[in-house]
Amino acid sequence: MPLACANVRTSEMEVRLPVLLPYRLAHPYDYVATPDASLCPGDYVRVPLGRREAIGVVWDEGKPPPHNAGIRLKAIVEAMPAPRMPEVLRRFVEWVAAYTMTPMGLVLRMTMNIPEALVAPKLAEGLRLSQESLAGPEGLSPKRKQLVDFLVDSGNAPRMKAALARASGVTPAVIEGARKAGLLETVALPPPPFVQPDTERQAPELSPPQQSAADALKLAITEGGFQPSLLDGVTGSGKTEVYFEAIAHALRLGRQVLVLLPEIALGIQWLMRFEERFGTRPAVWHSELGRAERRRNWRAVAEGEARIVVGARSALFLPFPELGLIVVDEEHDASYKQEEGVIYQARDMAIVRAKLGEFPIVLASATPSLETMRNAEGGRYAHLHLPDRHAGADLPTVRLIDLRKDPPPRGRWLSPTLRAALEQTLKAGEQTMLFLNRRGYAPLTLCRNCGHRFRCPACTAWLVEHRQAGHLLCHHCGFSEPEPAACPACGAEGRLVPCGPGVERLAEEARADFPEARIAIMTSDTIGTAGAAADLVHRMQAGEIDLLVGTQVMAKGYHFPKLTLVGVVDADLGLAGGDLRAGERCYQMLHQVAGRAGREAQPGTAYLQTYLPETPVMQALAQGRRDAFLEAEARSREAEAMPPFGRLAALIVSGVDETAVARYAQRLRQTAPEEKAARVLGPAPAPLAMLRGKHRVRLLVKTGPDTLLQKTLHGWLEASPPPNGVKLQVDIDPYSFL
DNA sequence: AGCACGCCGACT
DNA sequence: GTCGGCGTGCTC
Repeated sequence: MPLACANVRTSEMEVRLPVLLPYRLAHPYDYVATPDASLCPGDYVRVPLGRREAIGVVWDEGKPPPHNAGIRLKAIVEAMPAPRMPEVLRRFVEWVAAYTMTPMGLVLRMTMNIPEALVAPKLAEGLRLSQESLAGPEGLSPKRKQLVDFLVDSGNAPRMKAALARASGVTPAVIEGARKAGLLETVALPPPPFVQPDTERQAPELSPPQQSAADALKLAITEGGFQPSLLDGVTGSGKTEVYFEAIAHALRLGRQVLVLLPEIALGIQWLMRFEERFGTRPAVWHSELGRAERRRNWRAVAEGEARIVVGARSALFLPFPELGLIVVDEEHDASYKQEEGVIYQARDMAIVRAKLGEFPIVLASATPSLETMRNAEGGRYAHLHLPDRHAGADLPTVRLIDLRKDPPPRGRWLSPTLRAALEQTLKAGEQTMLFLNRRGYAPLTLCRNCGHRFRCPACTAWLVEHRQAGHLLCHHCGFSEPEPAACPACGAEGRLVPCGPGVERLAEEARADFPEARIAIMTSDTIGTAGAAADLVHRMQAGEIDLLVGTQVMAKGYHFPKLTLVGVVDADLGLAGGDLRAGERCYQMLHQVAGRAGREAQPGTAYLQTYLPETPVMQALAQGRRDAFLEAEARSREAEAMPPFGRLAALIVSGVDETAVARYAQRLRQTAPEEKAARVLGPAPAPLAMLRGKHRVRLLVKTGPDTLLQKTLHGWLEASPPPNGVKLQVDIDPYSFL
């Protein structure tokens, strides 16, 4: 039951309370509270909505009921038995809604989309001996006797039926029979408590730079208050150990801690490291979590039982009552940008969350984003360097292979140099990784007879041949059709040819060249389940794989001691397309991939196959000059007043009717406010001009760094709403320009 | 999110 | 002539 609070007079008068509901609503709705209900801001309440009921949150303090009875207000039905939503989280919801220009209710939904968590948790049923049978009943069947003896010996602790069956060695049917016969009674079983992390367990030996970074973070935590830090160190420099010490310190001081990771796929190894340090696993939070665990973890966070949570970006919206530290690992990672529904940058919002909560935040990366780097250099973030690679391992040597001078044979993808290096590595009994960011066998299939190309019926995209699965697949909408034998356009048989490489085709080439080598493919297709991913990682670590061919999923945080050679088949892939951050992302990705090589005693080498060896990105990678590259990037962005030197918003207009979409986009362009600091670019067809059957057009709004971008947009878009059948999406600080 | 209202195809 | 498809709109 919620406690009474001062803001609401609970006797005499009725009060009007604003309640925010988790739907597409910009503002809370007003309800009246029954006089004896003591409701406070943050309470979850059930309210009537239309002709049904909904659960929302009391958003602010009560006001007197309206005198001008314009609308008759409905009454709050009841308060939900859940801890109230912390004030900071409510302010955070408002902030995110205003910043991303999303209706507040939709942001609220991200914090409470597990309705089961709001009702009283249903307790599991445990079974134990009933009072009368404790005395030791006579004349039991052998199986029942076995069961009774077991329970007596184990102190009659209640257990769930299946667990009791396993432990006592009788079948569930025997237990059921004993229960019906009155030998057993049912009791509510409280959920097993979270094992709390042991902060004093096995603190590692830190190198002097690690120690001073850890000390700086601990000091910030002790002092409290908003203090962002960039933990900047190459792969293998021991960033994780450093922030683990910060976490331990925050936990000791009784604060809750949140660690954000880009994708939970990298969780297996991370969780094991955490367990080694703290003796238990943290609560996890990500989109694939099952219902039960979701409910349990949400509640454990809300009740303060879960002290540490590791999660994907959505964990930022959990109702922590005592959050006192956030760590954003791999802060540069583009997957922090949520691109659907509520569009937000989790790393940026984490900064806001820390600011509102007045506590420190740690951004960790080997390749910090330009934005973060600039904040660190400008003194807004503390900049903590970890210069040395840990445990004596050297950074891999990065070599560029100029594909113009050293091309692979026709129809093949490995240049002679890379092929020779691969051969040598195999001979030495060491492991190799070939990186190609293209799933499937070939990205395009065409008919040699008539020139027909297989394209997705709903998107502007080719269908990708997946030979192992035997179908053609659209990577954007999931459309798939069986691999055809004949050309659907001209009917010619056996004239279909794959164009370009995918990982499957690359593996095929390697198999042909090195039939003895043990080769595995690692993509989101082959590690669909956590078990499959763990299995592949395990086989790689056990040395059961000589060559791993894969996409970017393989670049994430794995540690393979015997890996000494990394080959990047198409280093230029990320540079195509006019994306603002293409160069930066390409650098980050390739740096991370190259960093997989030689993490222990043996030195590693990374080969990058490129047609553009003279570009700043490739030169920076070859020479290991990260900061010079970022500096050059910063200068070019500054020249164009692009972020972080200016602000950007994308307006995406989409709809089935192409002309209606184009017409509305034109209208937006024409009604654009004439502000000196704001410029509107476009409309241009979005790079995926058609996606899932909808046409898409994009406008870019560019303003100076100090303008109120949202305010400008708000007035403008309010005055020009989209017509029926056309959708307008606003993306503040767009990443993908797709 | 639900659950209305509201305009165009196959049924008694 | 009705039943019903789900597209847009409203819920204090």
